[in-house]
Amino acid sequence: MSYKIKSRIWIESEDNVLLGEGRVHLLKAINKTGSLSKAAKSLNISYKKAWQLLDSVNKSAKKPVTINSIGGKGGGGAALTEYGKSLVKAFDEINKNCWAFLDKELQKIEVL
Amino acid sequence: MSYKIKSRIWIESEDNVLLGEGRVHLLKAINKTGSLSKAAKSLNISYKKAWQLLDSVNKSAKKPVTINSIGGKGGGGAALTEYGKSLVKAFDEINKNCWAFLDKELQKIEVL
DNA sequence: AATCGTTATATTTGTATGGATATAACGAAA
DNA sequence: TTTCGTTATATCCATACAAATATAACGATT
Repeated sequence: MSYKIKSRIWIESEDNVLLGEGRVHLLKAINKTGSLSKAAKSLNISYKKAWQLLDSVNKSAKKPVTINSIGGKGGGGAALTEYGKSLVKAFDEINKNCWAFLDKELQKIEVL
Repeated sequence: MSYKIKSRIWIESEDNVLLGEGRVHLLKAINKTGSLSKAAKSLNISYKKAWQLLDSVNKSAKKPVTINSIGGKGGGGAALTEYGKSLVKAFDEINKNCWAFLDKELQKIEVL
């Protein structure tokens, strides 16, 4: 067991990235904090980067992933839609299954 | 208008990368050209980068992956060992299998 | 010994990605 | 109508990574 196999997976729609690990982390943080700026802080990334990620997610998704509101009580906020929640869940499942699959495949290297 | 799932996989040994897609491309080019400098040119990467990649491969592998010779006829060269060839083959297999696996898993997203 | 194209390595230069900063727009509530 | 914290957006800046450049070491062949 000396080698480790690692992976990054992501989902694209016509050259835009819909989901990747960073975007999924962000969506989870939005779900937890209720705002994009708080999510960015909790992940130690800049608001700009967080906004760009979220923007690309919503632009490439078939249905809205978050509902963002400006102004009003608390200044506004961001929340996952049901679709967004199910995307996150599906991505996590795929990722976990991929890790398990690759761990098995790694034997082909260990055996050499 | 459907989604595409993409991946990058790599193999590490205690924090050094043994193999990844770039390193495998390089090893294949070395096998084809017989030299590291020619391989770098054929891949449009700098010699420095190619050398660094190959160095890290040989440093983290259990057995030599290439034999590099300096001076002599033609100035020297680089060639894959049998172990190197089998590593490349195994990595390609794992990668191909991973793609097929992920294509199936993508259904979990498409269906949402 | 002179030549050659390579491996090996250090140093300088360029660039592109993200970070920091600033500011406008917004709307519910007091 | 003022306040508040947020979303949204532009501009500037720094730093890390890659590219370009330069050069030494090497050894079979001639």
